[in-house]
Amino acid sequence: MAYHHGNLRQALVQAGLDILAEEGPQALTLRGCAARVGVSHSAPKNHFENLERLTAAICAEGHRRLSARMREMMAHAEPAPRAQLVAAAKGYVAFALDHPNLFRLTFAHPAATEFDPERRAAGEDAYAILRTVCAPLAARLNGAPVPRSIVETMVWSFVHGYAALAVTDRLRRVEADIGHIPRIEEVMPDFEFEEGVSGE
Amino acid sequence: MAYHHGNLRQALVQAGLDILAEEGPQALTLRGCAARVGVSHSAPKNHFENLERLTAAICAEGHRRLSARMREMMAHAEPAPRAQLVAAAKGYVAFALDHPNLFRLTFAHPAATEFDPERRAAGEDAYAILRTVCAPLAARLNGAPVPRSIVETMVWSFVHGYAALAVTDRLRRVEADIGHIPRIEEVMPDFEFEEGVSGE
DNA sequence: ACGATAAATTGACAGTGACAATATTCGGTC
DNA sequence: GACCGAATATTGTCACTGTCAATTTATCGT
Repeated sequence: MAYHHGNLRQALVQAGLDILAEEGPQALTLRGCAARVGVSHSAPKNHFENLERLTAAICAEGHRRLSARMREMMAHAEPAPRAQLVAAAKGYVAFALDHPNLFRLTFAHPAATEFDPERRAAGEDAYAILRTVCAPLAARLNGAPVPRSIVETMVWSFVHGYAALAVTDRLRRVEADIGHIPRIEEVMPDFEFEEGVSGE
Repeated sequence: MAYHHGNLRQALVQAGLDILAEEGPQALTLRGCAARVGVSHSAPKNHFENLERLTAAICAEGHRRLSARMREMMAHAEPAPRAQLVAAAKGYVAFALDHPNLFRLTFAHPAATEFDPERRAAGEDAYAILRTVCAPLAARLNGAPVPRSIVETMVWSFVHGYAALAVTDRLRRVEADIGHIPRIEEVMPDFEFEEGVSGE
């Protein structure tokens, strides 16, 4: 292996993702990532100012993978508006359950978009998906017309809340009651689509 | 001050709450709590096996204060079912926004009820509030009858999701769009009450 | 070939969690 | 009131971590 790693930056991010998945967030350390890649404890310094920056890069990668998962689910679903909305929600939740530590880390801290263009871009991309699947929804709430962003917030709140509760093991009570952890479709309200066709 | 503190355990929890609020989660250390109380760096050992246990106690206290805030809001609201549901939701969100670090910490990690009776009790108590305010809701979803716990999950997901997004600064896009961060009542779906009276 | 620069290493230091050994205080018993 | 065990707090130590400074090695343009 060369003295110059070649792409140490990306390797460190991947090491961080692996450590996060295998050993948990408390094991996510600069030295641990460096050791896993096989470089000295101070090598990361050239690519990440500090641990917070490396963490931010890992969060950005997490966000990108979340978007990818949502798009993947949508691609395999029917094109009807309701099916696309449900598919996006299922992708969101599937990502969270498949990568619980990464999901929690990604949403643990404020987005901090200002000084982190990478994370900002990842967030914007994910929100674009939300906007797309919410577009066919009626821009109404409780009968009154509202801006689209209000409807988007309603949907995101619900989906994110479900994922956050599921991934922190807080749906056990329901599981005890009905025999299984409810899928998101089972608890999703009947969001109102335009033209009343509900995408069917 | 006596050699024996008297109630070091509670004092350490309070110190942790203060540090969390003033300096953030990264400053929440065993030694930091001990120093703030004015005892040696190893004194906490007699009351908390390790940092994780102290953190758990702080989370339990956070959960209790969350419940208290919800009850307080409900007490100042009208007794109609819808008003009570909205009041509970507003209490949940108000707590999150008033104590962002504590709220994030409380819901950051799995509930871990089994080996922590204190946290378990706090969680049960908070869920009892949710159950109470959800009781007047119709046990139906999209027309079909469902168990109460499904309805409770739907409501909790929404409220928790809104709070989690708001507290991690993720509602800025909506703010840019409509001029202010939407209150939870503005984005809350019209949950269906029994008898169609909507509590009015 | 060579020098500037980027990339990685070594060494050091303070802060932290955890543990062991020790000291101090408290509560009950004679 | 003296005494002893248990509870509580202290001191000292160790490995690990983030961060910084100084140094070494490799790369690239000229």
